[in-house]
Amino acid sequence: MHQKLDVREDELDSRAREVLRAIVLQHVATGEAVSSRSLARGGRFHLSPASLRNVMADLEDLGYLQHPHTSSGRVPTDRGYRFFIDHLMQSRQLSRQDRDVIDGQVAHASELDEVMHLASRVLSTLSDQVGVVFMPTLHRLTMRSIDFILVAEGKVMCIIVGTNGVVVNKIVETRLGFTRDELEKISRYITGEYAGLALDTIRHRLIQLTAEERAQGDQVMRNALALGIGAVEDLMPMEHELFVEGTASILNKPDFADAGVIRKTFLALQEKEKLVEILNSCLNEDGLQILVGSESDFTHLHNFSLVARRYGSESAPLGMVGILGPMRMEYARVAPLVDYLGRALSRKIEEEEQHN
Amino acid sequence: MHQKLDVREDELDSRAREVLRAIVLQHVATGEAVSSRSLARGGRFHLSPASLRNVMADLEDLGYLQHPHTSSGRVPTDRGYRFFIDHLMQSRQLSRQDRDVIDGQVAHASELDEVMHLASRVLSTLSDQVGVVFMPTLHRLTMRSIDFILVAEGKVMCIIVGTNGVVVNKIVETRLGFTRDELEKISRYITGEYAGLALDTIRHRLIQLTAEERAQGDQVMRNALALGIGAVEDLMPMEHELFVEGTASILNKPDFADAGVIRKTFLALQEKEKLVEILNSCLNEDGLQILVGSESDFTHLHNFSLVARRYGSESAPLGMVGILGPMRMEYARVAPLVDYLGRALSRKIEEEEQHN
DNA sequence: GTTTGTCACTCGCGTCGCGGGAGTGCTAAA
DNA sequence: TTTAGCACTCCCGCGACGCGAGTGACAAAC
Repeated sequence: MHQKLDVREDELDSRAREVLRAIVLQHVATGEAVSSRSLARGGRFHLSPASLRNVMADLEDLGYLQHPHTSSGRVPTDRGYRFFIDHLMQSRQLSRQDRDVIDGQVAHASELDEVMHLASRVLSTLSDQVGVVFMPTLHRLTMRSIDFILVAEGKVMCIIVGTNGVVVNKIVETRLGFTRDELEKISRYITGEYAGLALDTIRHRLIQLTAEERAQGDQVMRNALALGIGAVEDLMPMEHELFVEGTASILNKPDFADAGVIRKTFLALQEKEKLVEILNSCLNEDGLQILVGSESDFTHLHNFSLVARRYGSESAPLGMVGILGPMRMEYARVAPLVDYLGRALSRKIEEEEQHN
Repeated sequence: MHQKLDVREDELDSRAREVLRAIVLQHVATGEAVSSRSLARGGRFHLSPASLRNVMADLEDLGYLQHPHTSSGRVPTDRGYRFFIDHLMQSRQLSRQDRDVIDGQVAHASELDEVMHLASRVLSTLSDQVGVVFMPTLHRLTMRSIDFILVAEGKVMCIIVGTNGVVVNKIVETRLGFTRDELEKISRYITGEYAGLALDTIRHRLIQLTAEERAQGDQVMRNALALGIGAVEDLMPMEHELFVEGTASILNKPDFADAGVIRKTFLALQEKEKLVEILNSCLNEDGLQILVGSESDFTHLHNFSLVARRYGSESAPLGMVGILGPMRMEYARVAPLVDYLGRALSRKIEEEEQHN
């Protein structure tokens, strides 16, 4: 589980706050440790390097800064970033251009796979970081309709539309030779009986029914039920789905100059279980969420932050979209991006819901 | 374009051949440059290091070996690998286990996306290299049937089945309010008229027909044609599709200890155009193809080889499957892997074709 | 009391030079 | 034709050195 660091705003006086903000901004911009001199040169403070050093020493004592070596400038700690995000950051407005890109992509998406692909790609390209999109299993998806179409001998395409407009489809193979008409009847039957229920409920009921039918020996009905169960099970994989896009973008960042770091990072990004766990645990909370460095106990993914937001309707969250990047990232730019995409997706889904 | 290096077998006498083989094998196994002493220690040759040095010097003069530094062992050149592959390699038999994995995965696949994903993943995991699967545009796919299904207001799922059993599907959005019955009629009509034709031919004909209908003013027909055109165009994207899987696997290889090399390699793997170009140019040739290092003019992808094979029916190749790895790879293991997968896919596709 | 100038101290980093070791090329002998 | 021996080359790891950037502390100035 993740645990936010708690930082009270009143722990720092206004000058210390300004210094911390300046240090974070500068460090994010340059990637270098920030020295008292370079801060003084910045001109924002009418103070000498020596004075700034005093303030910085205090910030270090309080755990907001650290220095890598005795004689190098200061770098924000996790706590430092957390304070910055909670109390100092001014989110920049998303540019018209970025909004257009997002709106355009969201408008296109209709199938679920497509949605996830597009969303992760958009996040990754617009932020030049790693985009992640998470979708929990579809167990709780409520069905609006189901359709079976014969596409070839032994192959039936199954299309399920959720009440939230989500469309998923898959081909199921079957040795029971259904005709087009039979399939149409089955579609109508299952849709009629089970529309509005969650997929795992439907699966449950179908299995129950099969047991009952077995006693009665109605072969046609049994086949129909078998097909329905197969389809629902195929479309409702046990694993959560996670899309990770744009991993290559981190290669250009100066933070990843070292081969060892690159290796660790890529391997960590590959094993998705941990990521899934974290995103899943964020699913309960509303609004934009930012997890900084150690807060998200990626033991492998060192110095990374996650900026994420839930999407889906208020009542039934569908998943999470987010950006994964080095702690040293431009939160002011990334945060509104994730937020806007999450909102756009949610809005679209809610429209679909009302629509029917 | 790629150009194979030509290496005549008779350019080397049998002893030189044996030495070259031993050097390639040892270098592939260890990753180190091969010295005359280590070869002599190997025991295969009853020769002193000095004698082997003479042979090696000859091989170097002929361009099969090179030395990185004045005082280090020898390493095969592109030419050396080419000779090895053409004349010295003994492909190892694929293990029962590997064959089972491949057969199992191939049996599962039915939708096109799924096939490509599975194939690239199988290649990557079994070889611990980068798996690539390439599919040219679907312009030349011949249609067996087309189906339109209403999934929600304004959303129509279109499913096209090729004569080779390939299934592709996509949701098209439309503002023309079709009913289920209308869609069924349209499906039957287009299938009836155009089954057996290639997608781009169908598109052409539909567009022609639209022009004619416009004169006559039959609104229903025009709508139907518009839907058909939209569907075919959506499913027949202009870009070639390329799946690249397992890029992370190269991180563990000692050849990629350096951060610069990693960066270049990943960036090169990301820009797929070049890869597409090369795979496309291989599409005309039959059987297993191996491109070594500079032969495949990846200018960015240094020291890489491609082992690839066409899949699809004899008459209509569907695409390429292959493995991308450092020149220094176990061709004897990788080659049969690619070959077997290619054959398995082709066999499956031919079965589907005969089936109908 | 806060701010500032100054100075000694620390540490990272790039460079240089120095063996040691591995490997070769060459030559002369078997 | 093979082999032993030897000089030569070059990589690589190691420690020393010096430079530069930055800090901490202290005392003077505001």
